[in-house]
Amino acid sequence: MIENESNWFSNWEQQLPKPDELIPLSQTLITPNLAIAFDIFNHHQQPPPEISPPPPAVSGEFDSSDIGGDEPARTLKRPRLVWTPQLHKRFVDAVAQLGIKNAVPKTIMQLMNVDGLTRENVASHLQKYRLYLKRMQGLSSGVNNGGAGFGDSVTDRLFASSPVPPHFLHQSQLNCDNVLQYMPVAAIQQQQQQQHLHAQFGSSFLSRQNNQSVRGSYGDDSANDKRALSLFPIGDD
DNA sequence: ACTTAAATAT
DNA sequence: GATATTTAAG
Repeated sequence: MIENESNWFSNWEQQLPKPDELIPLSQTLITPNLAIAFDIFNHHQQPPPEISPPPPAVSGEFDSSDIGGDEPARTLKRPRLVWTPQLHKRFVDAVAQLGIKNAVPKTIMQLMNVDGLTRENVASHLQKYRLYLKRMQGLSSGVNNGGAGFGDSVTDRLFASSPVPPHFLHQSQLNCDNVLQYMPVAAIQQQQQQQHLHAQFGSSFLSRQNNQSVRGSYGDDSANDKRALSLFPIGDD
């Protein structure tokens, strides 16, 4: 039913579960031992913001305490990125503002303004997201679909966690100003080559895992990978 | 720099 | 074994 599309769309954001209610995806992917080993706790006391809202605007220098004196951060392997619903929300938001046409990895990334997020991260996610939209279109156009209940996979759930703006589903409408009006995106700094050397990576959307002699109280540590610890969010382009 | 496809890790 | 994310190639 298309009762009040404009209504639900303007309110969906408020219906999102609160941070406390959300099960941090990244944490479920981390074994208890790893969590302990890296001081990652499930406590909902003061969860370090997964996303750093405004650009820290670091002055032209960085703390060696942050990076332990290792400069070649860009060469180090970066922890696997876990797309939490919140991150994805930011993603969808950015895409919505840019419009499908201009929604390319780089611009999306800039709009999202998430510390440590790389362009390839966004590109990858965008790829999956497009596939998702595709599948969704197929289902909604062919047999009438209640609008809900597309897929039930983990992926679909993540994507469903933030509603797809209606205009996403159109193939390529050159003039669809009837849905929503985009706010001019002015804040995109074009040549933002200022490296934000801010390593606040223990933040939870990055699941850093390595085998730093994680003593397992239990027989099982799935932490037996050969992986380099790296928490240096320096993005380059 | 964008997209698509393959590789790898979980 | 499937899938989520990364890495490589077009």
